[in-house]
Amino acid sequence: MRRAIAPALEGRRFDGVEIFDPRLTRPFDPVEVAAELRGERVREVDRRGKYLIVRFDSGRALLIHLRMTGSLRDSDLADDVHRRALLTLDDGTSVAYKDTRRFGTWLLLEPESVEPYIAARVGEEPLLPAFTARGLGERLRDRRAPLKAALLDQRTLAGLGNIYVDEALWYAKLNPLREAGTLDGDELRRLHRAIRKALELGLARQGSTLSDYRLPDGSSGSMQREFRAYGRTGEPCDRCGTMFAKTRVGGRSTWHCPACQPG
DNA sequence: ACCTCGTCCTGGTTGC
DNA sequence: TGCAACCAGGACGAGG
Repeated sequence: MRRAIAPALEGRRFDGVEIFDPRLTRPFDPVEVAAELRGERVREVDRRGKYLIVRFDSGRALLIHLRMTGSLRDSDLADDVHRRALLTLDDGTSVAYKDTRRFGTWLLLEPESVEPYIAARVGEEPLLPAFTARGLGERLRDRRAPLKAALLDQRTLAGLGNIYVDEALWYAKLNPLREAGTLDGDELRRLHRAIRKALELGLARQGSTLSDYRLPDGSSGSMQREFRAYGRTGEPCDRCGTMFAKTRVGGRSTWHCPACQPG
């Protein structure tokens, strides 16, 4: 999403900002936030974990979290009942924000608040060179929660959600219920590789479109065609042919191969 | 401090 | 066919 929407936003000034859903900026008044955003010029569109960071020349930043069904579009999306906000840019183009379930959030932060806000919520970026198996082990050390729950915690690592955790655990041959703090060196190295593999493949396929996710031009991602574990109820494991088990871990639907990913 | 669970929403699917 | 129950990519706050 960041890669796809950045060209439409970078260098552009927000001439018009309309926020149609007051939930979007809660607890702040959408009219006031819109007024503050007007006139800001985008320096760059950045990302940390699942937060899009629209950085302005002023040093302020708009943090956009898409949650389950949010998407930024490179058109005005006129007549779409789920359009929650509309930006009009200084080159005459529009960027619309659509979000069926209205879980997504827009938060405008002053320059000094941006990094502290992110740092309190989002851990290390797993695709950066600094991410190591050893560092992963340190983040998981002493944690007694199920491995899957620890990986879904965004402070452990940035960006893993329900799909990519199940995918990564399948690649790593690790059970989602494994106590997070008990992995040995070999298991940590497998998990480290697996997390990168799952995320890199998801990026290459431009995400997973289960129903709502769309790229800015309205097209779908294709990662859902290459799921190895997520959602594969009643299907055999690609490695060993064993039927997948569906369980609930950390309150989320979870799929794993009982043979390849033993407890 | 850590962990689990309910909640915030809308709409599609499933089961009776 | 009709309708209620259940389910969905996430994160946060309350409570244990």
